[in-house]
Amino acid sequence: MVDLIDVCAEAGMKMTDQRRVILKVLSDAEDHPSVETVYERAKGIDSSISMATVYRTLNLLDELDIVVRHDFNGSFSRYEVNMEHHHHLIDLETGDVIEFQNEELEKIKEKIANELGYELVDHRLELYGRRLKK
Amino acid sequence: MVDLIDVCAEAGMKMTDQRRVILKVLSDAEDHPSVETVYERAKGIDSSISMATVYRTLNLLDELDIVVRHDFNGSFSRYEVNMEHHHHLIDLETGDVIEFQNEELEKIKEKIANELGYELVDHRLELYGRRLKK
DNA sequence: GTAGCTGCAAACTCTTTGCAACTCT
DNA sequence: AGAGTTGCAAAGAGTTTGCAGCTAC
Repeated sequence: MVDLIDVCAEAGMKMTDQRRVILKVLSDAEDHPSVETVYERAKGIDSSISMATVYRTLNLLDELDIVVRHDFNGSFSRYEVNMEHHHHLIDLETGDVIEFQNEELEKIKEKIANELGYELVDHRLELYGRRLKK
Repeated sequence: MVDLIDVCAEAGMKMTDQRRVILKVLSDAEDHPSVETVYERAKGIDSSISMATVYRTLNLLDELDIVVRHDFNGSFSRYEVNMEHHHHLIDLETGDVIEFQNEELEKIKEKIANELGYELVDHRLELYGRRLKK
C-alpha cells in the first residue's frame, strides 16, 4: 500500500492540514466519490475545510495523475485514486460502480489504435448494465 | 438513408421550423458538434432560433434515442445522430474524433458483463491517442 | 522570508426553466 | 381549440478565481 502523502511530497506538493485530510478521505474511499462527497467527508474530519480547497486539490491531484477524474453520468465529476488501470461497470439501477480488468481487452484496444494510425495514450471503457436475476 | 424528420414525426414530435433546421444541421454534420456548434449552424439557416430551443430539442432527441450525447472531455456535451453502434478515437492533439467498430470487442464486453453477473445494457469505449508518424 | 496555500464570495460556464405569446395538428 | 413549442431572461448546478491573510518549507 502506497502512502499518498509521500507520493504528493515527492511531486512537490506542500503538505497542509487540509490536503492531508483530503488525501485520507481519498485513500479510505472504497467508492468513487464526487467533489461534494469528498467535501462532506473531509468536513467530518476538519470542519473548517472549504469547497474551493477540495476543488483545487482534486484538480492538482488529477494533473499529477495521482487521482483519476470520471464523469460517468455527465453532470458532475467523480474521483478515485489512480491505481492499476481498470474499467467500470455501472449498475443502472443502483448507480454502484464495479471495477474490472481484462487483459484481452487491453490488447485489442492497442491493436485498434495502431490500425487507425495512432499511438494509444489513454482510453476508457464503461459498461452499463442491469443485474442478472440468479 | 433515413429521414430524421420522418423518425421524429413517428415518435410524435410536432414538426416546427426550428426543429426542421436543427435536424438538418444534425443530418449534415460529419463531426460531433457541441450544443453551441449546432446553435451556430442552425442560426446560419434561421437566425431567429434560440439557444433554449437547441437545448430542448437535443434533450428530446436524446431521450428518443434519435441522437447520442457524449461528453468526451467533461465540460460540455457533444451530439451525433444515432446510427449503428460504434466507438471513438479522440486525437489528443487536434481534438478530431474518428469512429470505429470492432466485432471482437463487442463479444468480449458482453462476456465481461455476464461474468460479473450483469446483463449489458449499454457501454462506451473511448480511445485517446496521438497520430503515429509514418 | 517567500512561494504557495487557504477561505470567502463573486464570477463563470453550461444547462434548465417559468412565462406569455405563438403554432402545429 | 388545445396541447405542445418558442424566445427571452432569469435561475440553477457545478466549477473556477481574485484577493487578503496565513503557513509550510
